[in-house]
Amino acid sequence: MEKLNTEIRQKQIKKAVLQIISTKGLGKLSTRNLADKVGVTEGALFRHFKSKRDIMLSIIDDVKNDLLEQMKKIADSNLKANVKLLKFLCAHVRYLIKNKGITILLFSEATYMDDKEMKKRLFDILSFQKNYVKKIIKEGIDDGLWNKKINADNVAVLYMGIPITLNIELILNRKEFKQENFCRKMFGLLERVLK
Amino acid sequence: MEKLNTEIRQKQIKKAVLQIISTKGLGKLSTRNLADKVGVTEGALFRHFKSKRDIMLSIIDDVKNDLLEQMKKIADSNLKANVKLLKFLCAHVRYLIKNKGITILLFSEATYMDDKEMKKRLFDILSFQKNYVKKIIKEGIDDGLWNKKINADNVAVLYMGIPITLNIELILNRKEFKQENFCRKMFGLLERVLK
DNA sequence: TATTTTTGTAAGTAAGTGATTACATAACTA
DNA sequence: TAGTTATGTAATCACTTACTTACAAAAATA
Repeated sequence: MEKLNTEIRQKQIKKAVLQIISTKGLGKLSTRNLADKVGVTEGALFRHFKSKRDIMLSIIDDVKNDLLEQMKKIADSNLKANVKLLKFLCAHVRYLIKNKGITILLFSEATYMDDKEMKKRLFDILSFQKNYVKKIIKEGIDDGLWNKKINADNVAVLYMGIPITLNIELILNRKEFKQENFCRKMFGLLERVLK
Repeated sequence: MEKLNTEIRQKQIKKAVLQIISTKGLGKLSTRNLADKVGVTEGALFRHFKSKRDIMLSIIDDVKNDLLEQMKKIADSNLKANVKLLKFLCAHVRYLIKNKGITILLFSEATYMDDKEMKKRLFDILSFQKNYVKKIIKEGIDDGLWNKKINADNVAVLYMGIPITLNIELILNRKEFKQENFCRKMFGLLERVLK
């Protein structure tokens, strides 16, 4: 029996979690199945995480770090606001497709468990995203690119609907989703709102 | 022990399901808790539904009948397309708030169980909604109310983001959601897209 | 009113849950 | 190389799950 350090095992465990929930569903994510997937016994799992809930919280933190870091870079870049918003949306969409709607699966878990802390962390992620969008829109308005009368907050709400709807579609109807130019099309509509 | 007919019991059971999942979360929706809530034993539950899954499927059908019927009436009415779309969106939003995000909770259940049939029925509900919106938008275009060049399908996708985002917010952050004029604000943005 | 049908209960079932225990051994350190 | 620590296992914990069974009694029907 090979022995690996906690850091490596934690990564393996979290990877296995994502594999299970995206292939067999959250309902099959038992510590039993998870241990089998990793190739260890259940006891080993609890050597590296203090609880199953802790594993899930750690995954939420990973999403926060990965996705929000990408977004921050784009939002803080020196591009023009319209280019920035398009790039932002496309990066957002790409992440969701690549990760098979992971955020919404985490949402389902939080809802299922009625876990306040998990819900709070997920809400935080959404809030961060929305604020980045708001910032970009305000920049565009200040630069005279977009209409001064539009309310950045409301448009940010409208924006958020795009990735969230995509998420839902990816889960409910994984196969039929046609992604060609999805982000460009949606960006086109957002621009009509902003102009 | 009072004995009620299946029809009445089924309604009681489904009502109890909604109470449990909107107060204690899906994870607490066991047949044990459900029977307690209804005030019968577990055995009685299985007299009126053949399985727990059957109860959930029946609730999905109720949502389909209730919500989609309201929507059909509005979509088929003789109002002008802009009035119609506003009314449609506000009715949609009102239903979700009143039912505390029931649709997304059903989504979580379907995801959790990885239940194909449940997913399909939920996707159907979304598709119906989207098609009603598409129909209204096309009417508005034909009447010269809105721009001929806009793609009704894409706008319908954008529309769907509004109730879905609302749903998510209702679950993640029930208290802080401020609903005053929410549907009017969002309608204002949709009109900018359409004009 | 006598009989059948429907609706209820109490007590189970087998299977699964997250987590813990006592113990073993690989890997690191002095 | 000897001793310590980190990482593993196998077995089991107490508890929950959806669902079933054998039986009782209320309600509907004749």
